[in-house]
Amino acid sequence: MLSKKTKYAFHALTYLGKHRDQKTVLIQDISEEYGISHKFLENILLELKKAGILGSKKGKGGGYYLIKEPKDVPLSKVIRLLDGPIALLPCVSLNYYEPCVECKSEVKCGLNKVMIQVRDEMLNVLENKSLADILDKE
Amino acid sequence: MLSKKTKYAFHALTYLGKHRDQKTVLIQDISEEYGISHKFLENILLELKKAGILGSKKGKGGGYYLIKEPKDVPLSKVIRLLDGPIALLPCVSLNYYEPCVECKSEVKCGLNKVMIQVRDEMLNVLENKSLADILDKE
DNA sequence: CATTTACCCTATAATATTTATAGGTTTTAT
DNA sequence: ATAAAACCTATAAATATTATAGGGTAAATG
Repeated sequence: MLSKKTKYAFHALTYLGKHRDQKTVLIQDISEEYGISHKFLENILLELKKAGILGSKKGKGGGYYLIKEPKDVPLSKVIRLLDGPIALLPCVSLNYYEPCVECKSEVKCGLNKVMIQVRDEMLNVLENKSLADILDKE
Repeated sequence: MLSKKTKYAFHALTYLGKHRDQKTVLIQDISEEYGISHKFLENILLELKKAGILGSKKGKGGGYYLIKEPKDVPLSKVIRLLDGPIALLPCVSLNYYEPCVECKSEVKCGLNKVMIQVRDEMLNVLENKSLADILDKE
């Protein structure tokens, strides 16, 4: 399951995507819409900004806005950013690889091989679905 | 990512699958093979037994054994048993459904709809790959 | 140029979950 | 009887997630 952080990130991105006509959106608007703590959401939006998905403007009249096209924000990017690895095991993660301590030989490990296949099929879905797909269905 | 519990369950099932020629396998044999705490593994094997995947024999000469054919142990079954939902959001889980508290209308939620698609594609993989696939690659 | 607004940043507290341990009970073979 | 090995439940320890706090910095406005 996704963490709340990631789920909230998707909510926020959806809201920002739906309000692309306006220059900026307040944290507060989003936090009220979904009943998310303002401060918790703030941290999430900051991470999305650092990742280059959102832009922001300080001061009066400021707020956040989408910097990317919704189609250029794949689900995989958001999940990796807030939740970490998509792979089911550390030993098959592309972005967060770590060997399994209990594993004598990755090459001989059937679990490793199967999980590589699972990872690739999951990635195929998560890299090809994007914020645009969410917005299309709202 | 899968919990260690689930990963260890797969290791144990793999070991048991590889030793189907012998009547029973000791917890200790498995725990030594993978460096898993005996007691921790014990709990896992018990759960697999209660789920009807393993059988056991008490007392001297006892131990665990696979009760199902490896092809009849889909990855999804093991994951659900030890880790819980496969779906990425509670509101799209088939076996552990819960509404999202922040959601006013599931029917109008684009995130919900996309995550249903993601779930179905993930299930398609995890229900069709089984212990047999792991054993084949060992 | 002072004030207000609103994002920026880091640290820490609270809570929940996962991982691991402990210690006894029951069953079975010899 | 004795030893071996699974069974069962509770709880402790460690880790991760969720949430809060409080000040810092930049921009707009009058």
